Amino acid sequence: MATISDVAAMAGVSTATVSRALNGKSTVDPELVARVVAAADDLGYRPNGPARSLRKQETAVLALIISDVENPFFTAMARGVEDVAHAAGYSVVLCNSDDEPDKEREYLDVALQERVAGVLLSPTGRGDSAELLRVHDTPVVAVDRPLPGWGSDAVLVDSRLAAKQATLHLAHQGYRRLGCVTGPSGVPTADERLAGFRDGLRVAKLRSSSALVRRTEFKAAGARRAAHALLTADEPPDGLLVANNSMAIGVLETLADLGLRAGRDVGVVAFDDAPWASLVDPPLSVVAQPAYDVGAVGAQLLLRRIGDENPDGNSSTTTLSAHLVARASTSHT
Amino acid sequence: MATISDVAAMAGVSTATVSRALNGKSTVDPELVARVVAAADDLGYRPNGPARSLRKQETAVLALIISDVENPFFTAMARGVEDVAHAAGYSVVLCNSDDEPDKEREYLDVALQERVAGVLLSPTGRGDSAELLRVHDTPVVAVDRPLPGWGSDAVLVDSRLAAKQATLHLAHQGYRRLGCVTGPSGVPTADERLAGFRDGLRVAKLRSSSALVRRTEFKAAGARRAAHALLTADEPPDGLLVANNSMAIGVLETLADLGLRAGRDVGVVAFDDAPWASLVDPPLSVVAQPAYDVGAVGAQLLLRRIGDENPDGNSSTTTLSAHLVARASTSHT
DNA sequence: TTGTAGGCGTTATCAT
DNA sequence: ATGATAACGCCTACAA
Repeated sequence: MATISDVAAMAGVSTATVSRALNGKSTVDPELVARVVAAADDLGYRPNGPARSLRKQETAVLALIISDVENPFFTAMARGVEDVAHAAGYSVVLCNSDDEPDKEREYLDVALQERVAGVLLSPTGRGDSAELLRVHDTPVVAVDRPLPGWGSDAVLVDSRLAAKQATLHLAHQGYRRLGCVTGPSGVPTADERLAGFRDGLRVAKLRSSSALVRRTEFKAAGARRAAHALLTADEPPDGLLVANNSMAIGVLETLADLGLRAGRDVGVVAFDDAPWASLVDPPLSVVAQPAYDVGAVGAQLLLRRIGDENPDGNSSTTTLSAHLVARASTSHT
Repeated sequence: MATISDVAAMAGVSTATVSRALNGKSTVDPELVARVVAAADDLGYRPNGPARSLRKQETAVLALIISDVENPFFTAMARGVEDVAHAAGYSVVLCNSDDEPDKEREYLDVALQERVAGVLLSPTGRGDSAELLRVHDTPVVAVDRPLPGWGSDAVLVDSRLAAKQATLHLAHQGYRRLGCVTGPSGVPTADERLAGFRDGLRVAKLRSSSALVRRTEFKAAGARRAAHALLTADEPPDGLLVANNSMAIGVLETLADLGLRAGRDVGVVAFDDAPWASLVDPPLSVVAQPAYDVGAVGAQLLLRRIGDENPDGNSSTTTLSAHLVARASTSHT
C-alpha cells in the first residue's frame, strides 16, 4: 500500500510537504498542493492510521461497550452515540459484553490497548472496570448505568422513579397482587427498577412479597422461566412489572402458553418502548426511555472530556427521565 | 502510560527481552519472565496497539459494515461474526451505513486507514465500494448481499427462492391479488425478493400488476406510506409480501390504522423472524433467515483469507436457505 | 515556503 | 538466552 514517501517521490517533494499539504497545514504553495493531491489520488494513497496514531498519540475512535446488541434500547443508544461522534469526526467501535464481567473486562483491555480516545461504558456493575479505566486515565462516561465507586461522568435514566410510576399505574388500574421480573442482582438498572417497584407498592399500600419478585438475566429465556414460576404458583400475581424489553418477550410468550391474557388476567408493564409494543395483542404498556438521547448526551460529554477542557473537572451526572405509555395491557376491559 | 521501556527498566532487562517474555516467544529464562511479568503488572503496562500494528503491519480487527443496527437481522448476523471473530482473537468494529453509499464509502475509508485485517460488508449495491477494496487488497467478504462487479467471497441467503415460496404460500391460502412492499431498486436483496415474488405469481398463474408493487427504503416509515397507498387504492391487494422486518412493522401499523386485520382481510408474510413475530395479533407468518449463520460463516471465510492460505484463491459464494414459518397472518380463518 | 531529521512504541534481525 | 539496533509510516520542530 502506498506510503507518504511514495507520494512525495511522485510529486517531487519531501514527505514533510506531502504531510502538510494533505492535512491542510499552514501555507503550502497551491501549485504543490495540487501536485501532491494528484499524486496521492493517483496512488490511491490513504494515510496509515496506526502510524498516525502512534505519532500523534491519539486516535479518533470511541469505544462503546454495551451488554446486548440485540436489545433495541442499546441499539437506539448506539445511534445516538454514532450520530454525535460521527459529526465530530470520530468513529465508534461497538462491543458486546453480554453482561459478563469477563467479556467487559476483555473489551476494555482491547480499547485501552488500541488507545481509543474515550470509552462509553454501560457497566455490568460487578467487576473492577472503574479501576482499570482510572489507572490509564482514559476518559470514560457511564451510560445507562453508573460506574460504581468512581466519579465519572454519567448519563442515566431515572428508572427508579419510572418503575415507581409504572407500579402505581398498575395499582390504579386495579391490580392488587403485583409481581416484578427484573435483572440480576448487582446490575444497577435491575436493582433500581426493583427499588422503584417497592416504592410504588409502599405508596399504593400494597403488600410487598419477595415471593412475587424474580431476578434473572436480562433476556427472554430467563424471563420466560421466571414468569412461568410466578404465574403457576399458588398465589400468582395479577400484575407484573417487567424490567426490560427482551424480558417482556419472554413474559408475553409465557402468558400465551398459559392461556392468560395481558390486561384481563394479568396487568403488564415493561420497560422500553420497542416498535412492536403497540402491535401485540393487547398492545403493551411500557416505560419509554430516551435511549437515543442517552447515547447522544453521553457522546457529547465524552467528546468534551477528550477536548481536554476539563481533564479531571468535576464529574457530572445527567439524569434523563422516562415516561409511561399506557396501553391495553394494563386495562381490565 | 507505561511503555515497554519502563517495564524493561524496572525488570532490569532489555526491551527485546520484555517483548519476548510478554509474547511467549521462544526460550526466555523463566526467572526473567517472572520478573518481567511482575514489573508489567506493577506498572499496569498494556502494549500500545497502534505501535504494534505499525510494526507488525497487521491488526487484529475486523470491520463489519451493515446498513442498519436497529434491524434484528443484522444484529443477529453481528453476533455470528462476533462469536467467530472473538474465538479467533479478533475484535469487531461495527459500522452503520444506513444504506447510504456515501456513509458506506466513508466507513470503508476509515477501515482501510486503520488497516483492519478484513472487512465484512453488506453493500448498498450502488457505489464503487468493490473498486476501493480491490485496490487496497484488503480481504473482504460480502454478507447478505453480493458485491457487484467483483468476485469476492460472499455469504448469501437464497431470498429469491424464499420469496417465491412465500408468494406461493399466499396463493395456496386463497389470496388472489398479491402485492409486494420491497426495498430500493438497486439493493440486491430488495430486487431478488421482488423477482421471487414474480416467480411465485407466475407459477400460481396470478396476474402480475406493477401497481401492486411498492419500493421504498427498508424502514418502517417508508413501508407505512407504501402500505397505505396500496391498501387505499381502487383495487387493493388482498395479500402482501413484505421484504423485511422493519417494513413489517410499518405495514402492520397501517393495517391497524385502516381497521384491517391480517389474515382475514389481507394475508401478510414478511421476511425475518423477529422475536415478537409470534406475539402480534394475529401471529405473523415469516420467512426465517439464518442470520446468525450468515455472520458466522462470513467471518470464517474472512479469517481464512486473512490466514493467507489463499490470497487470491477462487472466490466462493455460499448460499444459505431460508424457510417459511406459517402463522395466522396468512390464514383466512 | 520547503526540506532534514528525530522519535512515537513495538518487534525482528543480528550479534554476542 | 539476551541485548543492541533498525525499521514500520507519520508528524513536527528546527533549519534553511
